[in-house]
Amino acid sequence: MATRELTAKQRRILEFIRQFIAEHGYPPSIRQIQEGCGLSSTSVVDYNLRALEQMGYIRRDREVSRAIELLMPGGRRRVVPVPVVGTIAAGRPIPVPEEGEWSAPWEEVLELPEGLIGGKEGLFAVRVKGESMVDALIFEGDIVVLERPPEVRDGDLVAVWLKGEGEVTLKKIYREGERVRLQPANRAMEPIYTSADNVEVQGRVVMVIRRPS
Amino acid sequence: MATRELTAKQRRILEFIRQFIAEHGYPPSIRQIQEGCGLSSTSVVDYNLRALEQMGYIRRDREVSRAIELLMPGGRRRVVPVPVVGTIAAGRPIPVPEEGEWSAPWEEVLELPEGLIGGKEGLFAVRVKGESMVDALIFEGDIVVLERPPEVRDGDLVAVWLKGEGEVTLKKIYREGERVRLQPANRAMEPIYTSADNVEVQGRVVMVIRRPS
DNA sequence: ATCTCCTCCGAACGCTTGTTTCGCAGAACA
DNA sequence: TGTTCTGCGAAACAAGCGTTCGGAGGAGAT
Repeated sequence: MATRELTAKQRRILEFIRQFIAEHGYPPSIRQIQEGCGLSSTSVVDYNLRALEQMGYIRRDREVSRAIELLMPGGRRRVVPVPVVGTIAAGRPIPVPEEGEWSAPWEEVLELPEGLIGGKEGLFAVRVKGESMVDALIFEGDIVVLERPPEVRDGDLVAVWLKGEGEVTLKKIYREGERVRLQPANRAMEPIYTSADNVEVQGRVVMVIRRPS
Repeated sequence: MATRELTAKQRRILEFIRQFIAEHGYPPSIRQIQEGCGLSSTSVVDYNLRALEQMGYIRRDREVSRAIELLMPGGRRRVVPVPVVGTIAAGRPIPVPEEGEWSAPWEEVLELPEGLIGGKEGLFAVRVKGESMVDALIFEGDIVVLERPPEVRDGDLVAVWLKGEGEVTLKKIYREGERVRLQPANRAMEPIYTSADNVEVQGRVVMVIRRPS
């Protein structure tokens, strides 16, 4: 019985649960599944839910109402909220949010699957304004997801605030003794050299998201 | 009473609900909130939940157990499952999934917030293999999110399968009478002209996601 | 045919859960 | 001082809910 094909009834139940959660924000009760799928008894639902649980499609807590957790697409997944804290432009620093700061409930928030970002926490995102990041292959309108600098290693793509120039830019960073080499991701372009005190790493790039205009 | 500050107790309840959902996959009961927050009575929970509901932090369905839906970051959000169906390379077509096809439960799945993709459904994604998409400003390792061609308009960035050449590419499409102009997003590059029967539009690009190596 | 396993049905049991009621205490206010 | 409002506490109610049990029908094996 370990891993068998889903019956039509089981597929229907699964789809009903998925849709119910999407609509209500909480899982259905057994009797709601019964009615929603046109089944004749709650015991049929229970029977098939046990099968689904054993096959790994759902997770259930016994003796608890609505304790059904979908483990598949459309169900609940480990998703990390990523607040979009503002825009990034050449002429001003990134508005890095404070650690543990609660976003207001209506602030724009991305949610990204844990797997995509390696389970990192404390991420935030900015929209790119202007064409100042083209040398990092990042363009107007892109969304850049950053993490607070945990540890900056040579070769990391980071957002740096150049104090002297009053400018923020995305570059690969290499520390070379007293000075810092900022290398554009675009290999055709020349690196920038500056002193270590002049650079403030505001975040490490975790992801770039683009929507075509 | 309309919009006031959250009391410490309300903040605690909210945080408990958030954490409970993250842990269990379904909302807590009133009595679980009571115990989890060290409150003395269920009526206190009910009292504060009503306040939270009126302030717009949660949504409740009356007379239904565990019918609490978080409306803020960390809670449930409208998220669309996007299966990653394979890789896209120059030399072969994209494995476009059939409409309504259920992904296997262990297939890799992105989840993207509704707002980011305009509520589109039936999306799928592919990983980019090779450097064949550079003229669309898309690079090795990027993830391209596509929608099934609902209606292709001139200027759309689409994935096209060139039957004659046996090749897939990402270009902006313009129909010019009998022939089709495929324009690279990179303006410095030259367009391709071909006949309408030679192109098969496999998807429209909705989003590009990049993780720096 | 007999047995076993799978799937389903109907009903009942008992706990869980949201709701309600009544009451109390303190603060704000006139 | 009396009134009102807020926030809290204890208990009870009724409906919702997951579970369980006996049994039926069918398919396949022996």
